[in-house]
Amino acid sequence: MSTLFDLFERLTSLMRIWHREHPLLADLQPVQLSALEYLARCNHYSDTPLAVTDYLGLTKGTVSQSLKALEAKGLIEKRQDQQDKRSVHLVLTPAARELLVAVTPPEFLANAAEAMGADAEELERLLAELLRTVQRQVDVPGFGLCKTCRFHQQRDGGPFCGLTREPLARASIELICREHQPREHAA
Amino acid sequence: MSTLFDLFERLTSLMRIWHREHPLLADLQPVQLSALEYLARCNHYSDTPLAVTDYLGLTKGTVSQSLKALEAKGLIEKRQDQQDKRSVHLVLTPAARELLVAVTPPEFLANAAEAMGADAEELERLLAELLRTVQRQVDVPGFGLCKTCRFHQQRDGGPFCGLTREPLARASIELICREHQPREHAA
DNA sequence: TGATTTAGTATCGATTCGATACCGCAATCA
DNA sequence: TGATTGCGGTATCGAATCGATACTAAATCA
Repeated sequence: MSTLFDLFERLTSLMRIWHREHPLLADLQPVQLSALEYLARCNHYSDTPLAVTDYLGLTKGTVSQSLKALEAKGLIEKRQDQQDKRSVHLVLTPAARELLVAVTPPEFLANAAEAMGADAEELERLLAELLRTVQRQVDVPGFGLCKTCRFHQQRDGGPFCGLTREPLARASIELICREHQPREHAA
Repeated sequence: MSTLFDLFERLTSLMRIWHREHPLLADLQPVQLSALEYLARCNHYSDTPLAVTDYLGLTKGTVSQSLKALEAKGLIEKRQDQQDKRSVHLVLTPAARELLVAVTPPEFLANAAEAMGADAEELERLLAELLRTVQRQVDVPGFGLCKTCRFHQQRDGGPFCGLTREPLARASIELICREHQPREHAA
């Protein structure tokens, strides 16, 4: 049964058409938008070129080029890590955040989800479960939400990461983490 | 709520990783595989360079290049249309069909769907409904299955296309048609 | 200290992709 | 019939992606 795969293929084409026709995305490559989208939703452990590389499934050389292009367009800035001076943190500029707000999620998707009502929520739930299932079976980088992680804890009345042994900002538990590992008995 | 979009983004990355790591796909670009996948599932009205162009959402020049590459690799052949001598029909070689059988659907997807059981079927149903909803709202090329088309009819005990006024091979009603238009009261 | 690993960059060649121009055939109309 | 227009497809150019390789610099480890 190859239908699920075919549906994704078709959806990918629709995304490509949407991207091409969107006036605000004219001078932005699809991969560049994906990188921005990721950076807008990842935590402070996961905003480095290497994390983007693992997330997008490309090589670090390729990603380095795309990030350079984004920097030239004034959409991201690079900040050297103070602990590890080899490392770089990528931060979105206000222009990038405005762009993302204006552009995502794609209107055609939002409208269709609206029209589907409760079915859209069910679709979202099942799709998330598909991703979790894949991640449990295959060795792919985790990249899940902090609050759903095995290492996510409560300590002193606030969120705490059991891996890095650090307290976390309350807002950051909704963000994507590259170190994410699912709990054993996931729902 | 941008979650649905985010899920598709993540899934796209997983597809890219899968493609990169698959030994049989080493010398095949993602777009080239998409074109093969489409050509394997489209009917005889829809196997031309222009149809591939519309399906993938690219320009005809770009697609012409990719098709040239596929031809050079011995995966497709071009046959001039007898009625309209400007037009070309693309046919997969046996090598291409073997490749598709070996490669699609991706193992990681099939395994995850297997593990999800009935939920996978529900996901498939909802995803198909999402696509139908999008196509009803936005002006995108149809590309649906022949048998679900407004013009699909029965005549003299066999399938018949009400648009081209031609009888159809029984097997072809399961194929993708570029002229597809959904019925008014779709399920 | 010296060797190895890691984060990131630079460069090269192959490919994609869009834009433009072009060719050949088809269709329309005078 | 003949000319114009339009369509399917290709060729070519330049910008960008992408992978592979080589490289720098910082961290880690023996």
